Amino acid sequence: MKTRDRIVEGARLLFNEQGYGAVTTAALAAHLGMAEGNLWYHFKTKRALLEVLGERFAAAIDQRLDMRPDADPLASYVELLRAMMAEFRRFRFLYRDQAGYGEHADVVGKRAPEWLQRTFGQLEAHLAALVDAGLLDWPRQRLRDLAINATIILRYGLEHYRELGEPTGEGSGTVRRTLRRHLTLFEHALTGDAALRLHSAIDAIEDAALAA
Amino acid sequence: MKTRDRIVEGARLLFNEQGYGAVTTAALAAHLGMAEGNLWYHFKTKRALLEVLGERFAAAIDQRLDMRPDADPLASYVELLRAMMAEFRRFRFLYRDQAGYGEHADVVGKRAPEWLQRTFGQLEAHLAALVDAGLLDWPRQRLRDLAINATIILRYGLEHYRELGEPTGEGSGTVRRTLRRHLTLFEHALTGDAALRLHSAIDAIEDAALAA
DNA sequence: GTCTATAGCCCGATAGAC
DNA sequence: GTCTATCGGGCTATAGAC
Repeated sequence: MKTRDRIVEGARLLFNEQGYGAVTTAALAAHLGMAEGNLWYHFKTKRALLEVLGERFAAAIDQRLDMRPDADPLASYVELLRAMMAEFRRFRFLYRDQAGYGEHADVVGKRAPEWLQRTFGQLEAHLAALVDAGLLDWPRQRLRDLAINATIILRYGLEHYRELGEPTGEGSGTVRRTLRRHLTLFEHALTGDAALRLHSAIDAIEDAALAA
Repeated sequence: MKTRDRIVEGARLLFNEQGYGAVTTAALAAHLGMAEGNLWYHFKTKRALLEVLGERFAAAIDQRLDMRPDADPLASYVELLRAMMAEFRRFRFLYRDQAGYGEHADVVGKRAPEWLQRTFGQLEAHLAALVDAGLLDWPRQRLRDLAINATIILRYGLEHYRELGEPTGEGSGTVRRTLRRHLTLFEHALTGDAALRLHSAIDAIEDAALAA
């Protein structure tokens, strides 16, 4: 792997673990086994590094936002859930430390409102597909509130378990527990068969697919 | 007001606005119209200031956790909601910046798991009181998941609207919108009368009661 | 491309006059 | 109790040898 990519990936891991502000360039260089000056050959400022990560984040989100419900709306909904949770974990610090960038906020902050709104719309479309398929009984005009609540539950799932003092790394099961619990939002309105299929599909998500 | 209290209160406001890490002692002193050195007469370290705020936070939470459902479970539930949202707003930075204290994390971090667990229990008790009163139709063994989801929706309500780029200050209506939307979690299982009463009780919460 | 060395800055914290 | 002045340290960033 090119040095530049090693730096970006190493920074992402360290930022996710310790927070953007808490990771000094010295610590990052030490973690990568290179001199601090070398960092500045590849990225002139710490902010430039953050911006590259922000671009990769944007690319991942745009790709995820393209996921539409297909012929099997239940399977495609589960696939969307998997992609969202992987995205939350992969770019965790960008979600979590948004308030802490200080003046750097615009990297993510400017586009976040649009991303969130489109995420609501995406979840709403997938839930609407379940309604259309006769698997979910939910009034159309209340779907948006359901989608927003689901987004919040999923989006803050990892941080919730962190606050509870539980490990949130790979294999900790927190993602799967978040996904299971989010079903409580609308399980009562699912057909019995759909509820069963959703539960087992969520349980079948591979740990590897949720890795950081 | 005593200088010491002025410092604590001014720090709370600035931390809430800009984040703990982003507020320098120089900025705090300037905000309070006093010299930086005077700050250190009252609090020898920035951390000591944080710890005092942490104690006030703990006191507020303990008081809120004592609120139990009474003869009118619906009114006491709304009262609990009001207290929780006021608490979230008043000590917002302590909730929001938890990941960013660095080594200071234990001020809140150590007790947060217990507080959260007790909050789940408290919400569950209030919801159970609604079930007992025949106002809510919800299976007893699923109440905990409902309480957890509600806690997450309420707890992260302000941050959610901040990410959406909306103002979250007093009078912005974000708290009330969060409270209204959280009803979506269980509104379908409320009696029509209970749903109506909850909606109007939430709408009747005074802005002043939600102030920072 | 990678290293060493160091400049420059801002921060939390201290000392001591008043 | 409040001020002015200043220190030491850690951080980002730069310069220049290899």
